[in-house]
Amino acid sequence: MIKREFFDRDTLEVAKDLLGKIIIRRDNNIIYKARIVETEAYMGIEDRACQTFGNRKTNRNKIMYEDAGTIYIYQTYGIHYLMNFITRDKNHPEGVLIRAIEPLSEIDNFSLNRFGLKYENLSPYQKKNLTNGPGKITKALAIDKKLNGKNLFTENFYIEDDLKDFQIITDKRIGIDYAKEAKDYPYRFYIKDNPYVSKVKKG
DNA sequence: TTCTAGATTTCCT
DNA sequence: GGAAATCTAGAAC
Repeated sequence: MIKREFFDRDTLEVAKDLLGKIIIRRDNNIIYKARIVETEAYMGIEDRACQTFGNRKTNRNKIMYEDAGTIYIYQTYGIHYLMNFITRDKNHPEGVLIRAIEPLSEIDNFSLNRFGLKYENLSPYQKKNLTNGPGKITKALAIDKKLNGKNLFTENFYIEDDLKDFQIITDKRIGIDYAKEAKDYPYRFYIKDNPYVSKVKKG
């Protein structure tokens, strides 16, 4: 199990170091294991794309002001849940958005949550889009706001070390065109050539 | 393979 | 009221 100290570091470092690691989640007697293949860093009070820009604190984002290793779940566009891991201390409301995962345990559990079908019955389009986006992974892992504010140090939800032998691609974040100067910050990281990454840089 | 509209909670950035 | 750290179905090409 990865310890709290791992998350109490520079948020960009945590975002990069989370790549390749494994999420272990237990829910309803199902064990999910999935490799983190894409992340984004949200750099707190100085990052216009971050919910805590300018030290804003609301009922929704208050979890970002918790300790390193807290799980922050929030809903966007009224329907999709997004999962973040909080980094650093209470004075630094920063975190890492998990954007894409690669299923490692029984893949039917993921596809049933997503589409209500076994993996073998998915269309090619559905297989390609199983867990390659932040709203999709929460659906696939059956994650909702019940996990908001929990931490990453229980038997039911924790992170394990794993692969390190891969190349990291750095790119701009996705879906934050409103964020003026912050929209082009190179705060997105993903594993090169992994098929589960949501959006690959051209060239 | 690309586009569009629509889903609908939380906060006004 | 309007937009958001998004995704889907259905249409068009």
